[in-house]
Amino acid sequence: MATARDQGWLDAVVADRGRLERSSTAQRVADLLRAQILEGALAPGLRLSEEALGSALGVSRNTLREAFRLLVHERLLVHEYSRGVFVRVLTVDDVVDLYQARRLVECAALRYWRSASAAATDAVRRAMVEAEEAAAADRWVDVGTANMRYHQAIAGLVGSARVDAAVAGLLAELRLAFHVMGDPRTFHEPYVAGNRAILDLLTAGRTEEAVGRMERYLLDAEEQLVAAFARLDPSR
Amino acid sequence: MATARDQGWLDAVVADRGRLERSSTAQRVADLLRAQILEGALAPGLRLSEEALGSALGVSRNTLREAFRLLVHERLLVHEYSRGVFVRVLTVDDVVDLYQARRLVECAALRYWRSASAAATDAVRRAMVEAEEAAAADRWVDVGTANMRYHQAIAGLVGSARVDAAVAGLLAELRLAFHVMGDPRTFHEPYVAGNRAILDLLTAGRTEEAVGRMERYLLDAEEQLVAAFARLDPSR
DNA sequence: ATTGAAGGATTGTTCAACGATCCTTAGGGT
DNA sequence: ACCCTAAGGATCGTTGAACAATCCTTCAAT
Repeated sequence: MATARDQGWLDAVVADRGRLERSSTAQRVADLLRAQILEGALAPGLRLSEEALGSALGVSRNTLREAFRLLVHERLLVHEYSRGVFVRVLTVDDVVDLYQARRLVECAALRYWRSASAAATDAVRRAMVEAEEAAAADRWVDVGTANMRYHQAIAGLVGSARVDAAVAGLLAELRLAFHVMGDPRTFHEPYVAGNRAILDLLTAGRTEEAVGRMERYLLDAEEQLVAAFARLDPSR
Repeated sequence: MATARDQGWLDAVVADRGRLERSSTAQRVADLLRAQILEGALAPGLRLSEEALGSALGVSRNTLREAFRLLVHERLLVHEYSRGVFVRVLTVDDVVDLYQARRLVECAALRYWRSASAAATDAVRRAMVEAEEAAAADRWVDVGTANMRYHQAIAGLVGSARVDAAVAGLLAELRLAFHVMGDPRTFHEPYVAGNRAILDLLTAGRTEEAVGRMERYLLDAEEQLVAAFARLDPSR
């Protein structure tokens, strides 16, 4: 028979409800394309033909267009009326704008450190450790993803799902730009130490210093990317 | 013949290029529905039948579904698999999350006052004046929209298109909640003076005080909304 | 009151079609 | 050689229809 302890079973089931939600065909197609784009398999500027992709993936044009909408909204694709969709080509202006937004959000997020939950602060620490371990093992691609997770965790300090989603979008978009950097090591290595420096300042209660460090951190990264863009193609 | 003064005509034309871009049928349908939702003509929770709406608007189901997708991404509609789309019903948690995000962005944006362009700071002042004039004329709905523009202009200080877009989304979503407030005057009136107070502090160079004022401003508004929600329906 | 099954209504997905738009190419004029 | 124009092909935008899958309602049975 029912007892007070039994009350919890429902919550336990509901906790994983996210997995239950059916994913539509369009959603799966979008997931596939997103992965391809983010790992650079689809070169920026490439036009994605509806008919070609539709028949290649075995989905109808309508469904494919639905997947396109998802990715256009994530800014990974751009849609030009009557011309089709293209893999996004980031310009220098985009990089500047993205870092402007990142500085705003991430620097402000640091000020939430003290009021953040233990889970949120732990996530920051874990991502940092992960990056350090990957660096020690020369796995520089993993360093890059751990770095992403670090910054995502910083945003998580705020405790707002919408802020999390916005930052996830910014970081995803930036991955389009990371492809122009040749060696992942030279790009990611300098920031592993920065991650720890910021975290140390935070735990020491020197929040404003951490903010300053984060700002310089992001300014450096921006400059590095802008320089790479200028070297690659001065026109854009 | 051409003179130096004529050089500007091209820029003037290009400035309005936004209007030139053809809009798809789905885009126009989405614009129409968005306006209806934001002004409260479509009540939250209402289900939008594909067939009924499609024939009413004279567009096919496929096109209508594309319009739905746009609005789902803007969080004005929610989509439930095999059940259809519904006008978003905000919960108290949504309101809390939205204000958490607003505090992060808008408070941080104030610190960009000194480095902002003249156009950006002017926009803030103009929106404030507009709200004051509307209040003086007892046009409280206009006060509300001017208030929106004020906060949008605050975000504009950052000078990032992505930040602008994010804040526009937050404010649009919030308008879903504003409808639960009965009298627009009691909700908007207190903030007209707050707008000026913040601007005065900014122009006086007392940035951190302005940030504190903005934070209290937003906390007050959140509390007011949360109270209204609790009064309306304690369950959500 | 809860469960189960039948039926109708709505959505999910695909397909085919046609007009509209874009890009390319060829041709004519200067 | 260069520019403008026109024709053609390719692709997109939108529609309508069709069928399967899913949901909601109703009603009977336990």
